[in-house]
Amino acid sequence: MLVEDSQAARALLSKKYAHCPLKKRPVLVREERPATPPTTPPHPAHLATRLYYDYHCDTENDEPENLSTKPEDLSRTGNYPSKATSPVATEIIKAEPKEWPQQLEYLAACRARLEPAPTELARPTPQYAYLPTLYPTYPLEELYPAVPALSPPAHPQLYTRYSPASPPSSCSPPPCPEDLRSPGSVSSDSGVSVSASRRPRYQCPDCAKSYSTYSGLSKHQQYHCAAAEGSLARKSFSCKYCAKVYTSLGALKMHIRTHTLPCKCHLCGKAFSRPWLLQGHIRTHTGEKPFSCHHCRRAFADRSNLRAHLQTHSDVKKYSCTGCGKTFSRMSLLSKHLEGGCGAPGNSPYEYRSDAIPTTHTHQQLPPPATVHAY
DNA sequence: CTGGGGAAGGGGCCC
DNA sequence: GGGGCCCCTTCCCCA
Repeated sequence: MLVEDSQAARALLSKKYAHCPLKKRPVLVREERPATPPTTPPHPAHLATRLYYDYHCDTENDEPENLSTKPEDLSRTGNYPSKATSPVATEIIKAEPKEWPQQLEYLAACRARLEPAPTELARPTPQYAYLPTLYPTYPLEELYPAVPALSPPAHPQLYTRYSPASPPSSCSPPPCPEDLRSPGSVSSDSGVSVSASRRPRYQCPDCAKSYSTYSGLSKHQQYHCAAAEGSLARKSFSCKYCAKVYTSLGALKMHIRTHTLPCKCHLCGKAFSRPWLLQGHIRTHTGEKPFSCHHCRRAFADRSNLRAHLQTHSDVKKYSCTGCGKTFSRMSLLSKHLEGGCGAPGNSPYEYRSDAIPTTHTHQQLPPPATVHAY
């Protein structure tokens, strides 16, 4: 359960985050402090390793602890992780008095015991150069089946305008080595895997939307189908924290996680609704960056961020202004461009350039409806 | 001001 | 049904 800490904090949030969507606002919860904070902060490598193996979703205690977006300055707050549940973490903590070089060696030994030898070590980024690079990175050939040239597209004239009324099936670019999807997840234009597209489809009787799996249909009916939600025949489950209503208990349980945030980071206390969100967050502490750009060798912790970065290597960006023809790597940049007053006429609906270096080939990745969002 | 990186949230799909 | 993973999107921050 969320526990709002103080009126002052609420006032701060309402002021500083008033413009911010709900999902981006920090959640105010009661802070847990260890009884006796350590006199010296643990070495970052310690914390990284401890977290890497010791994080878990706290299903026993729903209350998240903290809520800052940035890693907390532990030396200031003294709010260090108070428990270490894995043997390795315990050993590491015991090893604290060692000299740092010895500790790093010790960390390496611990990790080597726990995980198979990585095929390739990720390159540490400068700010985390002190961390042992013991995590495996994704083989380049897996991310980039064939190293592409960055030459301009063969058919730059093949622009496709996206309109909400006609979903841009033609927008899907041809297969490209820049595709960052994992092997086996090849998708057709419809966003359904190629192999799956040959299988029978499962159609929602309420809204006629079809899915490749029964599981997909089931979840659609649980979470998203407005038609189903409108059905009086269905039992409804309402959230006790907000006004949302779901058609199944499972859906409600999933939703409630967004309130209870059971997955807590043991370093900074930030809480998340899903374990993989926590995993991604922990990378911000460990410096793990398994996704590297094969153009500049820059590494990223998040695949999507690498995908966005790849756009910067492209001469022809994905989003273009219909008025002046300037292209942008991100929709937000195009939006700013339009807001800034591109004088050219007809610049309201922007174009999606199918000739730009693609990121994925699914229609979901295409830009939103023609009306550009105003932030 | 612009462009880019970091971080995070939600939906869809597969196992 | 739940977990895990992937993808897309959005926002903040900084050079």
